[in-house]
Amino acid sequence: MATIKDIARIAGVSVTTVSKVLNDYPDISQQTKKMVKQVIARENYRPNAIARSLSSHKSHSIGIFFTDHRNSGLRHPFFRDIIYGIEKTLFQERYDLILFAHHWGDTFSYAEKCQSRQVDGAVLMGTPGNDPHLEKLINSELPTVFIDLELSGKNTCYVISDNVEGAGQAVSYLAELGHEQIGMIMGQKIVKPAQDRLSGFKQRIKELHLPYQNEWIVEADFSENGGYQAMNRILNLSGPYPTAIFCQGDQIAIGAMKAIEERGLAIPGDFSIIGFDDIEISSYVKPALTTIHQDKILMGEKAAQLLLKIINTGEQNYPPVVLPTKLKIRDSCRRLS
Amino acid sequence: MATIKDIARIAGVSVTTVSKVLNDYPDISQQTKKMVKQVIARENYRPNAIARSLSSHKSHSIGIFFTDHRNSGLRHPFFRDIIYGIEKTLFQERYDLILFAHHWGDTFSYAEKCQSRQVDGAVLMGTPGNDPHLEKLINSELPTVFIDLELSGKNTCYVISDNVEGAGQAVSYLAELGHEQIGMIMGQKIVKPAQDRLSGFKQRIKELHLPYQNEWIVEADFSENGGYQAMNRILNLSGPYPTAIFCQGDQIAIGAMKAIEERGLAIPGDFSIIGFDDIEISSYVKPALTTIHQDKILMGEKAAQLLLKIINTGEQNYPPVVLPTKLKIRDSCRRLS
DNA sequence: AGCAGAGCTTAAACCGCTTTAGAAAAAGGG
DNA sequence: CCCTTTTTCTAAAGCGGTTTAAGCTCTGCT
Repeated sequence: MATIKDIARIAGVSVTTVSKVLNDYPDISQQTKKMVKQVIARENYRPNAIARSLSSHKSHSIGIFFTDHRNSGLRHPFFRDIIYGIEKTLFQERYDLILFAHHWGDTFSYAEKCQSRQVDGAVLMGTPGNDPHLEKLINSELPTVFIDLELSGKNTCYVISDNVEGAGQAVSYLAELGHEQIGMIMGQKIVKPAQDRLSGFKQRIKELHLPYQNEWIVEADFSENGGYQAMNRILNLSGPYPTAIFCQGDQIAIGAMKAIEERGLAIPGDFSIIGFDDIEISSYVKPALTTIHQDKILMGEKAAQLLLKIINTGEQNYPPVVLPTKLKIRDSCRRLS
Repeated sequence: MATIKDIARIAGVSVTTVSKVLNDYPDISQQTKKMVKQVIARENYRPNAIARSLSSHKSHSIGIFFTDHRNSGLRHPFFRDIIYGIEKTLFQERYDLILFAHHWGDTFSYAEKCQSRQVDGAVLMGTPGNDPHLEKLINSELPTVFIDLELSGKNTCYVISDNVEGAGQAVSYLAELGHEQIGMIMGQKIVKPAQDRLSGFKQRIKELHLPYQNEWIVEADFSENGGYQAMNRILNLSGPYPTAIFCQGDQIAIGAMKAIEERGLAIPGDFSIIGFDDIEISSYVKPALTTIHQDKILMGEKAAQLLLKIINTGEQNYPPVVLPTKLKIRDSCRRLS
């Protein structure tokens, strides 16, 4: 592999000159630039990115951390769309992505890993807000974008869906269909989106003067099994059933649907189910799941764009990006006559 | 951030000694090692990975390329499981993953990108066999593992599912159920798995002395839409229909099912459908899709293990890893009475 | 005592590039 | 034609590690 020295020698100029040609410095004549570029092309020379990073403290790469509670990482139906969006945007700018090996309880902090690989910025998702490593990262100068985590610091920003409004949309839709008794299955309360969807739900219920019953709200986690268990708890209730259930995630909804079917009950005949997220399988299940759509790819794109902006402008404060959600009507909710 | 110099100064030894402690050289006394390690811990020092790579020509990172024809990259239901398997295995060994920005027609070759970032090895998937950049990679010394691409070279190996046998399993199962007229919808003929599934199909048909009809085999691509179109072509056939269709991919199968339903026909009543891959949605569609299961996570794990072996042993020839497939019976095939 | 060899430590070169400070060459001004 | 500016180019010092070759200090042996 040719090095910058070889090019310099062949072109008959100094190493500095070649470097300046590579980085498009203004103090090299057009003539020299052209000549050196020809040599570079002829020799098929590629500058060594590692050496470049070492001296420039830039790597043209972005670090990605996706800590998932259930350790499903990349397989998470939600994350993969986000990463796709990030990848798409960053690849256009020729950034490479570094997927960091990160386990819960790791001794290396996010910041240290980023520093070590000299990444220009980082995206974190699925990170629980109580992660002790988070503080170090926020206090570092490293441009960082969080997804689904409302954390701000210097050179730091976040993108999130409008979970409050999304939950409201679900309630409003169900109310329009004539439902008054609406239950909810929640995700883990620790994570911000779960809290927001809860408050959006409560708020809209109140606004519409719908009855509110505490036992119709059950906590689960964001998984199929969680939804299944939770729905069974609702079905075991003695009092009157809610006629509709708002599930804080599609996986929850799918689990709930399974529980309902197992009891020989029908969807949407006996229960109307509405989910949140709009993951891929939601449109394949029968009945197809009505849900609140989050534009996950867009979230990834926005995160990447935001990160690039922070990296390139070095401004201090960026407003967080809050993306609208959208009701996606399919077949799992019925009009109450 | 502390550097190795700082540590050396504080510990009162030379930079060399610190470096040797870090890399566990045998010619440092236990006493010195212990002392230096204490300083390292106290100062919370982390060696700079970039500087390390530059001088050692190793980066403790693996490059990943996933070129997808349809540009869906990470979102591809197949790839994400594979990457998950890779990630899982490599993270245990503390390797970081570099997702390379790679577009079709890119001027940078795979080999150049790897060299540039000094990765210790690479995994390629979804790469078409006719990619002009492939040759350079094979001829380079870089340890590489291909997935679904039977390419061998120095320091190179591949992992693939037993597609021939898998297709055979599908045919045998349908035959057992009493089907004699079996059609097939293919993926793109260029890709190796499609060819293998075709030959496995033909072979088993012959072995079982089943009738073989050319027009029951239609080519599509590995997508839902491809399957949909192809199935419609079959449905438009004048002659007698096949009673069962082997789809070379689950996405194809799902598209085919859609076409069948649109005609008011039933699955498995009018057509038995069997897929290949066993992607996530296959168990959620109605009727749930019977399919040939590929262990995608295992493929990823095997690929990673293989790569680590190549990197660590430097042997020359490794036998390719061929993983068995497994029939996964669900509800889309019926017994012919 | 003299010397070889083992054990431990270090100086210095190097990896391939960026960047600063300054030199040389060209251009302009009087 | 000499002096100042401007333009263009370069030497050399990093960046933060690894590695080679050599040096120093002990032992142990004759």
